[in-house]
Amino acid sequence: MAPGTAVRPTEGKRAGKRAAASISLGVLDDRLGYFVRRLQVWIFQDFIRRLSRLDLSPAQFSVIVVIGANPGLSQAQLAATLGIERARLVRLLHRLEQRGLTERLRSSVDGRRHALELTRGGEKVLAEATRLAEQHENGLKEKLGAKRHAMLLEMLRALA
Amino acid sequence: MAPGTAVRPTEGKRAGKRAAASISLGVLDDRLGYFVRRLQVWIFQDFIRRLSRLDLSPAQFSVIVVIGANPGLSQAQLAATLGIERARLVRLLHRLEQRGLTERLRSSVDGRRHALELTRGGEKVLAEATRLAEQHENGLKEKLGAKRHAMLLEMLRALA
DNA sequence: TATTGTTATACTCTATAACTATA
DNA sequence: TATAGTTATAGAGTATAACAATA
Repeated sequence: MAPGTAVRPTEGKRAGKRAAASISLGVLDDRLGYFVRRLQVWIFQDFIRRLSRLDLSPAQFSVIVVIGANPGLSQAQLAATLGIERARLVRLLHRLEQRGLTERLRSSVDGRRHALELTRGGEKVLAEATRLAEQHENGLKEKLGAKRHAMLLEMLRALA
Repeated sequence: MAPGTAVRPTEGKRAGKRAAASISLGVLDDRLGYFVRRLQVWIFQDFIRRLSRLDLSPAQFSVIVVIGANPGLSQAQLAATLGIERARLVRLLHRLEQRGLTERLRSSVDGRRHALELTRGGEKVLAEATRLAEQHENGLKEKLGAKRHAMLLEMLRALA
């Protein structure tokens, strides 16, 4: 399931001297971080593949989702919500603005802030991306089993 | 728990025009990938902090763990086991070799392969790193609760 | 003084492609 | 021809620091 896992090293067709049955993970086998990382990489790769038509990364998707759900919020608020650096958000917004999906309006209350909005085009892309992301999520449910998927989501949401 | 989550945006001390109670995650709130990513980032940050004395990244740790558990394995085997690119492994091993933790020996069976080994110093660092990683894992258990930690580990291991 | 958005820097990670030497 | 290790490149992500405008 995790990337590369299915592809076991060939081990030499003639069974090398060592004849290692299979590579051991050592103590990694008891490390939650290792498996969380593997699952995260797998999920992101699947997500990127599913949304390739829209050319939207998971990070870009999360940005337009949160702007769509909270129109007018500031960059600092958005960055804090997603847990990314303000500096990184600047470049993400540059790209999204170049593509005509988002816009930064002057805040009427605070001259330092930008009020973030989706354009009409941004809303359309968000709608389509949400549809594709739902297919991705359904694929996950099939792969993990609906019960495990729900348990995982509930457990992880409680931690955030 | 996830990075930045604890730090809610200030929202303006005088409660801005919008008076947004709290920022909504929109559909992200039902996305497993979003929460898996947040947890993974949090775990890695904690891991890096705990092992800062040894200056070992999660990736470097995983490399010396697997070499230690499978001495003599090849780079292709190691890369496939960890799900990373062979090209990236080359640079990881350069760094570890510079620090005197690992070595690449000629394989006696196949002139193309390197047999990877830990040096004496590498074994010492691995032992100490494993000790610190165990503290990191115990911290996780406290934070998630031992029961949830065990369930998560079991579920994720089954997927890998 | 503190905050918002911005620029700049450096390092890591990811994804490729191409090269060499061995098989 | 195929594989193992290597080099090179480009694009993201991460972590900082510093700056101008505004509060």
